[in-house]
Amino acid sequence: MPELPDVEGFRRELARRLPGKRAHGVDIRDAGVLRNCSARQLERAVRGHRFSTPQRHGKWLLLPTDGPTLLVHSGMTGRPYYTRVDAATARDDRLIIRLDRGELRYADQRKLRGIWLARDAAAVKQTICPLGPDALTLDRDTFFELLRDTRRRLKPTLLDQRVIAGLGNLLIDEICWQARVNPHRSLTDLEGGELRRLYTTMRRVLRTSVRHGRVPALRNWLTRARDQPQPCCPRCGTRLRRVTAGRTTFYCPRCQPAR
DNA sequence: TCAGTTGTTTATAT
DNA sequence: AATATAAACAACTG
Repeated sequence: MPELPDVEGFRRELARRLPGKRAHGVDIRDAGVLRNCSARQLERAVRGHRFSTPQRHGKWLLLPTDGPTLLVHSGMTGRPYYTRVDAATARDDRLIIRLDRGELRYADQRKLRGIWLARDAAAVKQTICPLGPDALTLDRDTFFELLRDTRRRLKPTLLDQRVIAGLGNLLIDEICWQARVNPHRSLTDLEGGELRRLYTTMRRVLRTSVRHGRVPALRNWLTRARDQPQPCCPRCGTRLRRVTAGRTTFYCPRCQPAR
């Protein structure tokens, strides 16, 4: 499920335990999660190095050491976590890095993305390169600048990590719904007020979601409604529209009219 | 058996 | 050139 709030939750959790820990060994249980190196290369590169504070950009999690940096992209099902050595392993635990105290693990059911090894800052940049500014620290002027001058539709643009990094399917549907803007609108047709509303709504939705470590299914949120058998708008009760083109989009035809 | 899944990339079409 | 669409990646659920 990971979007920005989930990844920020992973980062927060690891930040409590990982800094200062030294990697002693690597246990690759499924090399399919390694995207740019072999198991042997990872082991050789990482062993003996001490982790520092985890960073995040968009949906990327950066795990720097005093040597190389591990780059984690969770795809739809990945989850990096810290645990005690004696904790039971699950089938989807693909990688275990043994530390001088505890273990860093990466669990992933579907393995759509995975883990990259970056030997220096340049390699980090190269791997996560064409990424827009992080959604959490994006200021309003930049937001306007990024979304001006394009005829693209709102949702695919917000979904594009090269424009803004961190927003995913759930977040974007939630933001568009709370801001009462139809996700299929072309950006050229949006008025200044609508764009301002999208920005302030994005800030609010992100702040709340980051606090929860996920996009929460709160009582008055679209995210709760979309999981129900007969999804209705929490604001006006209208039956929600469900569009499947690529990712599934939910919106309220009454609160978010097409033009 | 088949459709569906919260991410991203690539190829193809308009 | 810019934009849109579909498929592919992998694995599991209902």
